Parts: sequence; C-alpha cells; structure tokens
Amino acid sequence: MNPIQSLRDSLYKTIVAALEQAKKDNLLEFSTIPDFVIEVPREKEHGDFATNVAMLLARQAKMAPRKIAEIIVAQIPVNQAGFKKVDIAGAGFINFYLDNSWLYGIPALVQTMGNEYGQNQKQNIKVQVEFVSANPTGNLHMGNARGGAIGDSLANILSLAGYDVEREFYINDAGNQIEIFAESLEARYLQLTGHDVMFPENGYAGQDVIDTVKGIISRYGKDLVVLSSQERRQRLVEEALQEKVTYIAKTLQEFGINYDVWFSEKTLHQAGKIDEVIAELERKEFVYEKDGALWFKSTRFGDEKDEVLKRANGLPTYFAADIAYHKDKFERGFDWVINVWGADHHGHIARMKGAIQALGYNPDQLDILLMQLVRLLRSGNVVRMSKRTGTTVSLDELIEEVGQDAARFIFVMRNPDSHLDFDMELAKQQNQDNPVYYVQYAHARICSIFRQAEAAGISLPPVEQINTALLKEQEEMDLLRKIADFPEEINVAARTMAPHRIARYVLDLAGLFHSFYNHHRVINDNQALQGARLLLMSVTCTTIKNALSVLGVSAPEQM
RNA sequence: GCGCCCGUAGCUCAGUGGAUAGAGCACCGGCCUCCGGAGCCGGGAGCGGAGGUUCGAUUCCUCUCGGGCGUACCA
Repeated sequence: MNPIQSLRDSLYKTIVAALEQAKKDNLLEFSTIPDFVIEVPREKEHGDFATNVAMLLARQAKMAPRKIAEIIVAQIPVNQAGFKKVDIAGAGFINFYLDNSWLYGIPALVQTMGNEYGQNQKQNIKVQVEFVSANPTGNLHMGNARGGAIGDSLANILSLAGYDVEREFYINDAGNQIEIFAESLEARYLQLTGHDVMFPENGYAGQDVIDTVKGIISRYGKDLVVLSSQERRQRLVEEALQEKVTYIAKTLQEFGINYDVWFSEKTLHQAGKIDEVIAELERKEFVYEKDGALWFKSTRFGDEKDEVLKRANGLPTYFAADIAYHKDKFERGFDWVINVWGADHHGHIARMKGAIQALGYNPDQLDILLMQLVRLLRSGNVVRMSKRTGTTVSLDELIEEVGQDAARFIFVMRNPDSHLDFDMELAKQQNQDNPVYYVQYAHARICSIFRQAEAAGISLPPVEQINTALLKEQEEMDLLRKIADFPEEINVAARTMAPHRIARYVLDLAGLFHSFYNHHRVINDNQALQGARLLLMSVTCTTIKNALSVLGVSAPEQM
C-alpha cells in the first residue's frame, strides 16, 4: 500500500479525463497526451501536487501554457471530496491542494501494517542482486564492506518495492588467481614443514595465508609433502577455499547479510559451460583468432577494444567465465540482473553488456551499480594498505571496532557514485557527529515516551477510538506527511538503485520527530489529543524502525 | 592519449528537466521546575568555466579546467 502513489494515480486519471473532455468540447487541440509528470512541489505554497501538462501541451495546442491550464482546470471537479483548491501558477503549473483527510488516514494504515509498512504491491518481477563476490583468497576489505552494505540494502529495498529478490555471491574459485593462490599455499606449506623453497613472485604474501596453512598443518601434519605437486596444490587449495568461503560467509552474516545463492565459478568450468558459451559466440560470429588466442568482438558493442576469451595457452579468461556466468543468470529467468561492482571494474561493463547482447539477451535487463572506492581515514589521515595483511582494516575488524550499525549506515549514506572517506574516529563516536545515533536516539526516545506512559497507567487506545484529526500542529502534519512518503521513497530508491535515499529519508524523519518532541507534549491532560499523539508516536517509531531495518541497522529501545 | 565517475556553503554531502538549490559539521546567539539536551530554535555563504538543446538546466549535449579510477592473453 502506497498512499502517495494512489493519490498520484487518481490525480492522473482526473487530469486525463479533463484533457479528453476539453478536446471533445473543442476547447483544446492535441493529438497525443504528452508524457507529463505529477510531482510533489518543493515549496509547500505550491500545493500538495503539481503538474506540468499545460506547458508540455503548448506546442501541440498552439496556445499559451497558462491559457491551457485554465481550460484544464475548468474541467476538474474541484468540489469533489479531498480537494481544497486547484491553482494555476508560474509558467503554467497546475497546483493541486488537498484537504488533510488523506493524511489522517495514514496512522491507521501504518498501525495495521506494522513491520510491513513500506511494502508496495507485489509485481511478479524476478530480480537478482549480486554483490561483494570477493575473491576467496583473502580477507574482506573496506570496498567489500561498502558493496555489502549497498547490495544488501538495495536488495531489501527492491523487495519492499514489490520485486522477488535473490541475493547472490559469486565465488571466484577457479582461474589464474586460484592457480597463484595454490602456488602460494604450497610454498608456505613446504616452508612451514621445513623445506627451503622460493615464494612465488606474485604470490599471496599475506599473514592470513600463512595462518591458513598452519591450520592445515595442524590437521594433516606433513602428510601432503609426499604427494605430487599437483595433488598437493589441489588438496591445499580445496582446504583453503573452504575455510575462506566459510569465513567470508560468517563475516557477512555478522554484517547482517545473508545470501540466497553462493555460486561457484568452478562449477561452470567443470560443466563445460565456458567452452559452450565460447562456441555459441563463435557460431554467432562474434569471435576471431589472433596471435593464437580467441577474441570477442566487443568493439561491435561500443567497447574500446576487443577482449580475449581464450588465451594462447588454451585457458579461458575471467571474462569468458563471466559471460558463461551471466548467461546462466539469464537462463535462470531473472527479469532484472543487478551487479554491484567497484569502480575499478568499470571497464568491464561495456563488454559484459555486449556479450549479453551477442547471446541474444536484452542488455538493458543487466544493470551494473558502480560504486566508487573507499578511503579509510584515522584522525584525518589516510590509512595505507598493509603489506602484511593485504588490507587496511578488514571487515571483521571494522565490525569489531565500530559496530555493524554505524558501519552499515555510513557506507550506505552516500551516493554510490561518490567517493567515500570512511573516518574510523567519526564512526566510533557516540555523539551528534555520528548520524546513525541521531536516528537511533529518536527511536529510543519514542520508546521512552511509551515507558513513561505505561508507568503512569496510560496506554495507546485502539486505533478506531482515536481521532487523528486532532493533530493540527505544523510539526504533527509534517511528521504525518513524511511517514506517508515512506513507501513511495522505497519505490524511487528501488527504481533508481539508490539505497542512500533511505538513509537520508530516515535522517529527515528523525529530525521531524525531534522537532515535534521539543514543541509538544505527548503525555498531557487532554485525553483525546494524547491518544492521537500516542498513535502518531507509535507510527513514527514503526516507520523509523522499518527504514533502519532496510539498511541493516538496529533500532534500540534504549541507548 | 582514450574511456568511466566526481567537481554544489569554510568542511562532508543531498538534490526523479521545473517555481525562492537543501542537510549535517564548524562558527555565533538562544531553549530543560515539564515525556531522554545523543535534542530543539535562530543567524551567512554556493551549482568549476564556456557554449548548446528547452517555455524552463545543478540536472541533458558539446568543449574546457581540476580530482579519482580504468585502459593485461589479471581478476
């Protein structure tokens, strides 16, 4: 249930009916109704809704926009319930002013829906969000953390917007990186079992690899020394990958993220899916051979240069595996596929979409949500990558140090397109500088009101006994209006893949609550008004909680 | 060089082609005998630059100047 959308839909019908009536009466000439918008004006003085339809019709109707607006307005039954007045303003805007009856219905709606408030109608559209998909060869870093926060929040938003959502993690457990990983593991294993071997030049030099190998040695001792190198590497890499993937899953779970599907790249190799997809592209004549390698004609799809699918050594590239992976996604019947990628992968987008198109799928059904990189700050100084661990601060260290709530809120607060400076000190501060507490404090404060009320023997009356029309103060109306916005805000955030909108939203909502709180008392001598305000507090509390929940942030009752 | 992203208030950032561009922080001044002062109220300044499309541009296009990131038979 989305009150704003309902109002807009009904206004849309009213306007279209007015246009058609005017045309029928030969007052207005046009062949097609333009693609007009019904927006919520920035300025309250401009009404509850406004439309630009008159301006857009000017050319077709060969008439001044204000004149057209007058004709349209004359056809609108302003006296009908819900309307206060309809105005023409500015260059030809038609402004609609509604009476407050719709707003007074909001609390009952929220109260009834409870945890479900924000949920839009189901649309039967399958969408997949793939995010983090970190290499299982190391720790999760700050970039993965941002991707996790954005991806998971977006998935929550899409779900509330009415989509059927699946969360997926793509495990890169095959290919070149894994070969190097295996070599690194083997070198460490042999070194730690007393052999003097060289560590590979591009190997994984991090302490975590050594720790992993130590763990393997504690389980299997020196048993692997006698194996052939190939067998030894295979055993080591299997053990290590299992450990790493388990660790990644556990860390992400502690970050509030639970996946529906963990997809292994290796299974694509084993099932021959990669050769299959290369063969398909060859059949469709998007592949050629040069210098012993097989190339995909990605320039045909606007890419800067063609890309190698299969190297001269006969091994497929990561790109080839990724094509097979995306083909698999589309074969699974998703209507919309979203990948959350770090900005360093942007060069991959054009060729991936090209490959999708080459395979006969619609590249518009694939969206890449690109997020800019994260810089970690401590006391205003950039923290450099550590050679020892391969990360600045790993996600589990981050959760340990600043907590899930602050970390998730800060990561998701910014537009993914913006660079993010993550300030450890700020994230840890439990004061006004830290936005997450501002919101949580609002929630805790409302809970406190209810505790106070209860102590005084006051409880929230049944909704049907409450007269919400007693809420007349500006702060009360502003709160109601903001609460009514939540489902539509979810819709817009889903459509534009912009989870940061929900963070802004809940900050605004908390601000409106604090303002109300400082101006008016909930518990007071006027029983009827007290009941209405208790209900207002209850639904404010619910909305804050639901919005925070979307972001993976808790709503504490006390702080 | 070429490609993608970003240049908005002193700082960090919002801003689905609309009317007078908004928050937070910082700074100054107010507000608790009263439901949690982790709060509220008030106070200044800004769309990097130049063209173009449009009735209307912070938003779209071109050029330009800054910053970040790519530009592997790595992933």
